[in-house]
Amino acid sequence: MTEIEKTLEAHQVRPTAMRILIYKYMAEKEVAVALTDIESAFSKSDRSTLYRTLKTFEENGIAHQIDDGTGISKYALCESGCNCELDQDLHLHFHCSNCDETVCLTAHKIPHINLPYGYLAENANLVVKGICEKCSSE
Amino acid sequence: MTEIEKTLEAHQVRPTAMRILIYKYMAEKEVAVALTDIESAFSKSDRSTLYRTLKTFEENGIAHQIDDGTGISKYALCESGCNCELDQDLHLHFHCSNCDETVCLTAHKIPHINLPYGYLAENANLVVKGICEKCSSE
DNA sequence: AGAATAAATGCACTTCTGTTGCATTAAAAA
DNA sequence: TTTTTAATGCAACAGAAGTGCATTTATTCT
Ligand SMILES: [Mn+2]
Ligand SMILES: [Mn+2]
Ligand SMILES: [Zn+2]
Ligand SMILES: [Zn+2]
Repeated sequence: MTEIEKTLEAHQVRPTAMRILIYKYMAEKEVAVALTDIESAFSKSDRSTLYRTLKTFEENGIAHQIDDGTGISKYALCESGCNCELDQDLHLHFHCSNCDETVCLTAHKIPHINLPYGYLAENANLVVKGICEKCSSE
Repeated sequence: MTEIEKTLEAHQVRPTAMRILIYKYMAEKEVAVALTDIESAFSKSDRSTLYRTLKTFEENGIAHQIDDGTGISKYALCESGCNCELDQDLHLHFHCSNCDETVCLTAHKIPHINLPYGYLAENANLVVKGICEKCSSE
């Protein structure tokens, strides 16, 4: 049993062929992926299957959804030990306006925000837009 | 000439009847509005007109678009003297998971974020989700 | 004012993303 | 092996965003 299979099973997700492939695909990419990316990469498979795979990953804490402001949902694998569901791994995301790629900056947590009286924070999303490392060094 | 007409003209936007009505509508609401909200409020007018009005407001610095993570674009009037276009009025937004309303917290600016070497920040979006003042006091 | 010009509006239609119902296939349990 | 459950594929639908073009309304020019 491979590492990936173990990871999936550890999150109560059956390690089907497709799921293993998608997990591998996401692990190899260093950027967040959209459904359309996966669609192009696995054109033989149906969009709904790929869609549901991402949702399954998300619901079981294998990946987290990223709203980078482009209007297109992206997904990235969670780091081992991350607790997205519990809103505890609130790292920020960076979206490059040049290459349109989005990355997790897992080392950069969202700072605590003081809210006006009466407001109760449960979650937060911080997206910084600009030029990514790759694009700025060209 | 009313205050609203003056404001519109100051931003090089012709004060048509529809635009004045929409501006008034947005000014009276204390929360960000979606296109669908305006559609319901002005059912006699066409969606594309309302859509283009919001875009015009946005392009001319009268209103700013808000991505609150719901997947539906919201808009709010800019405060006088705000410079959204220049990415200088980076206040945060609060989205209530109970009443689904989004508000500008214009007094709460987005804190400066240190990025890894090579990353160049141009803009930022911070949305805090939770329970709003109105909902928490019920 | 009246003609010419430009802008705003209304209508219809398209695209894109996300989402779901249901039949079929594959896997797991009994 | 039979029964049961889960995953996949197919075919739609929904909602939001966006656009081309004709028509109406407003502005400019003579
Ligand atoms: Mn992330
Ligand atoms: Mn705002
Ligand atoms: Zn880039
Ligand atoms: Zn609320």
